[in-house]
Amino acid sequence: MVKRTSLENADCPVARSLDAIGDWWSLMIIRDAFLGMRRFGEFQKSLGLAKNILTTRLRTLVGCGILELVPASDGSAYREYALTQKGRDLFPILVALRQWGETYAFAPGEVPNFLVDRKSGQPVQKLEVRATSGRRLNSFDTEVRPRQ
Amino acid sequence: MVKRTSLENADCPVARSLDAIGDWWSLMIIRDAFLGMRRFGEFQKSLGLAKNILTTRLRTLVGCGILELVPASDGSAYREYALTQKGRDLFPILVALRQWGETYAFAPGEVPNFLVDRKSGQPVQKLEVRATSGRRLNSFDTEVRPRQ
DNA sequence: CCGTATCCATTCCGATACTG
DNA sequence: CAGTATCGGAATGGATACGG
Repeated sequence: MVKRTSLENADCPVARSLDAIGDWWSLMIIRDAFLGMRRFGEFQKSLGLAKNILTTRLRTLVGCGILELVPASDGSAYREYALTQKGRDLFPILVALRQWGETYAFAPGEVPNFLVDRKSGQPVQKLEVRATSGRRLNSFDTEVRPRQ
Repeated sequence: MVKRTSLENADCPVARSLDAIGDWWSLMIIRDAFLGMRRFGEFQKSLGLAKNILTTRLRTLVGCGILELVPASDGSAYREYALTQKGRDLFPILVALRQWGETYAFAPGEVPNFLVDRKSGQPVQKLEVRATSGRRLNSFDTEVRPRQ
């Protein structure tokens, strides 16, 4: 999205993901979308960013297929921004960001808000990277293969 | 890090994480750190960014405890940037970004590079959000509790 | 090799005013 | 309500030159 040294064609999926969503406001908009927000005004009030900036970010997210414009659910003449499947599949990224933040970005006294399973009311499990065998992996256990 | 409408004190862990690492270069540096890079010149050559920008990003990452300066492993007079435990715990975030990118950011013909388990050579499992019971959860199955 | 110091162009962001 | 238009200041990014 942002004009930078071009790595959009890198064969690293991390670089490509970041090219699509790797800026602060985009991720925050997506976070709010996962919280159920769909209207321009909702995002604007929640995030407190300038409307012109919000406009460009929403346009970009729609343009790359993460959000889509749909008729307003309340029957009004307006439209709403809804997560597509591609957008909903960002869920693990948001959860991973959330869990790291819970662990490292809060002082002992502070309490973060919490993501819970609606059914049980329990917090979700900590995300873990696993081998096909189920064995837990940390970064040292893995490596990147050029492109098979 | 970046000067923006201040949400660093939000009680949302996602916002706080993004405040620390929510920009393109920082995540790319961290990606390279997971690939084993430790030297200023390595990052600079890999990412192709201006040295002054790299300097500020590295300083920030050291400042927030994700990287730390350690004596050079080759015995030279220089120092290297190593991931701390706090930094290594970003691993699931990088894996989540990678897996989303693999799925959505490559055209049918293109092949991304691949993260594999060193031991088996097999790709790592797809990250999944699960309840304490082990049940798979998507975003609709979850909600955010204000701060219990 | 590992930065620091400048300079300049571009972009980002916030604020405000305006429109259908 | 949901944007668009414009403006100015700040930060970012690239390039280059310089120093320990």
